[in-house]
Formats: sequence, C-alpha cells, structure tokens
Amino acid sequence: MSVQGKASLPVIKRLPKYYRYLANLSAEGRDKVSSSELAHMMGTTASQVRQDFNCFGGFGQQGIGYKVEVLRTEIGKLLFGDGELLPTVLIGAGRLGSAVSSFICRDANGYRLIGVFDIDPALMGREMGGVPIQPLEDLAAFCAEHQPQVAVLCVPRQSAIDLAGDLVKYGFTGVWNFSHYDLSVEYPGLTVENVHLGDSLMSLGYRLRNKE
Amino acid sequence: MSVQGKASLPVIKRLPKYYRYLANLSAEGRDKVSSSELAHMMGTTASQVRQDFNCFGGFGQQGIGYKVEVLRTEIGKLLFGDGELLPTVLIGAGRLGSAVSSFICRDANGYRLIGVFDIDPALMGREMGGVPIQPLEDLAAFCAEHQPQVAVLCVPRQSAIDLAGDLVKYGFTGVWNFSHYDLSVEYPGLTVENVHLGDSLMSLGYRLRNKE
DNA sequence: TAGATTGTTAATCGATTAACAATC
DNA sequence: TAGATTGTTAATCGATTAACAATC
Repeated sequence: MSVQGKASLPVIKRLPKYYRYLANLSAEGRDKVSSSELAHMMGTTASQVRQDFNCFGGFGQQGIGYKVEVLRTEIGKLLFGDGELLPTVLIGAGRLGSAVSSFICRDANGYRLIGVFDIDPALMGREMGGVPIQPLEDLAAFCAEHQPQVAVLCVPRQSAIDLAGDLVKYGFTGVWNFSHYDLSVEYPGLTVENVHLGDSLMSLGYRLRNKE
Repeated sequence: MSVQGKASLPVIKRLPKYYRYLANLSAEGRDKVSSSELAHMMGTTASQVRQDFNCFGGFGQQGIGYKVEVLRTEIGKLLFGDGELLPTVLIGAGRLGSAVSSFICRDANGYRLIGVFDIDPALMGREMGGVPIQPLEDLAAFCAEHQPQVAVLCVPRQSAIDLAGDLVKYGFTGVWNFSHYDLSVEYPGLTVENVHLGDSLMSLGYRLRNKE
C-alpha cells in the first residue's frame, strides 16, 4: 500500500483514467471487475493493469478479481490523499483561467481554490471559482499570509517567465502550467504539470497530415 | 526528408517544442545552433535531438551545426504542411470552448475554424473565433456541405459519447478531444488527441502528495 | 477438486543514450 | 590539418508484455 518511489510517471498518469472507469463501474452498480476487463476498457493489457496496481501493493483477490468499490477507494486515496485539499491560487483570470477554474473547484479533484490574481484592473472584485479576483501585486502578501501550495498559471509566456522565480520564493511546491513557457527545465525543485495546448494541437496536425 | 512512418509518437510530440525554441532563437536573431545547445534548452540529450531530426532526413551540416532558420522552416513544414489549413469545427461553445477557440484560430497552428456548434439556444447567432454559433442539429447538413476534417470537442462526457458515432459518419478524420470520454479506444480509425484536464490535475495531486 | 484470476518473475520490445566514423 | 559537430550504428535502460506459480 502506497510504497514510496515505486510508481513511474507513466503509471501515475494512468491512475486518473483507472479512477474514471472505476467510477463508471461503480455508478453502474458493478461489484467486481477483472484485470482483463479493465484492460479492455483502458485499451491496454491485463498484465499492465496488474503491474500498475502492484506498484501500490495489490488490491485484488487471487482467483476472484478486484472489488470495484475497494479499488476505486484505494486509487482515490492515492490521488486525493486523506481528504485534505491542496490550497491553490489561480494566476491569470482570462478565458482560459475561467475555464480552468472549474476543474480546480470540483473538490473531487483534491484542490481548494483560495485566491485568483490578474493584472487587468477591469477584473478586480469580480468573482471566479467562488473567490474575488485580486491584483497580482498583492500575491506576495497573500502567500505570506495563506501559504498556498499550488499555482495554476494561465498567463502568457512572458508573464510566466517573470513569475517563475517568485513562485519558488513564495514557497509554492506545485504548478499546473498552461503557459507557453516550460518551467520544468529551469526549476527542477518544482513539481510541474504542463498543459501545452498549442503543442497538443500542432502534433495532432502532424499526425493528420502524415498518416497513410 | 519526411520519410513516412519513421517517427514514433514520442518524437512527434517533441516537434512542437523544438519549433517553439527555434522560433525563440530566430526572434533573437540567432543564426546557427548545435544539437547540444538545443538539448540543454529542451532538457534532454544531444543524442536524442540528432536522432529526432534524423527521423526526417537530417537538417544539419556536419562539423557546423543546424541553421536555425532552415530547421525552423523544415519542422514548420512537417507540422503545418505546405500552408493548407485543416478545416475545423468547434463543438461546445462554453467557457472551455471559448478559450480553446483562440488556439485554433492562430493560423500559425495550421487550422481554419469554419463552424461553431452548441445546443444552448441562448448562444445562437453570437460569434466565436470569427464565426457564428449554430445549433448542433445543423451539424450534419453543415458537414455535408463544407466537409470539415477536424472536430474539437468541448462538451461533457455524455454528449461526446452521443456524438462519437456521428463524427465518424460525417467524415471527420481528426478530433481534438477535451471531453471526459476516451474516443480513441472505441474508434481506432480516428486520429484523436486527448486533453484530459481533470486527469492532468489529478496526477499532479498524486505527485505533490507522494513526493519525499 | 477444477477453474479462474491475481501477484510476481522473466522475456520482449521500444526508446533513450553512448560511441564513433564521416565530413565540414 | 585540427577541431567541431553531425549522421548513424551499437549499447543501455526502462516500460510493456508474457508466463506461471500462488491461491481463492
């Protein structure tokens, strides 16, 4: 159970997908599920499913399979901890920030949005995700007082470059990065999850233009 | 150059990142760049950089390095073809669709947005990304007339499930999928690029809660 | 007991990295 | 020519898949 350092990044990235399918099975009232059935849904092999679960200690019963509810709960605990939500701020309250805020606010995801910051004076005082939008210059004081752990960056490339050093200084440990700028290279101490939408769209283009 | 079927998915996914860094170098007026310098920027090895480029035939000069402008142009051609833009429709004009539309509309990305569809009557007639929002029930007729190639799905899971079969029927070849539903498993013929924002956020949570 | 299915070890496969010959 | 750096082959590494013993 939750043995440290055993799960590789590819395994970790599959956990949310397992969780989604298990939630679906659970909603359908399914009681048990086998590794081969899960593999079929996930588009992979039964071997991989079993290997993945065994990174965390094995949740199944030999000869029987996996109990849907047990498995869902265990993976949920891995993903969301024991219910403590990660204090999070959103930086950049434009259209993308607005869309992204709803993902943070689903408490099923394990985060708690405690602040939203932007440089646009026109946005000040408006609400986003249940909290008021504040000027970016107040971020330092806010962090000193509330110690948020996670920053969600929905700003342009240059703003992200300018902000990066500060994020480390203010004590953030994780960044969900939508900016064009690749934080992970410069700041190896931060845990960064990059979502480069432009890159994603370009690589789709390559595949469409170059398939036989 | 552009030898078919040689580039693996990991290589393809790195192309946009190369392109970004080369665009930066180009903007700085840099003339030449070496594989080791690019590797440093990308956070990888010189070997990988050279291997990657050689999937497409090798753009460098032995003993010299790579000409920034040549390399940028060649990778650009791989990603965006010879300038013909892929006709694209956006399905789902909510907050996420709104944010995503701007990525499609940057013509640097190789797409041309020709239609936006939604089920919300309140949105009809409004513009998004330069085109009017139309009722989803008109999609079939629209596709018959304009033959869009790419669908961008910014709809909830259930709507994506309902739409999936139609997308194949209407002749779409590619999908940029933001829905919770995993099209790629059921429709192997479609080229699908999934962006599961919820999954991305959850796996960040795992890494933050389980780092030493 | 026989059948099913996990947990776990071993084999395979593919991607990354290292090495070096080619050449500018 | 010597130094630098690519193109390309070979070695390594890690992830996926297969196999099978354990056990319900």
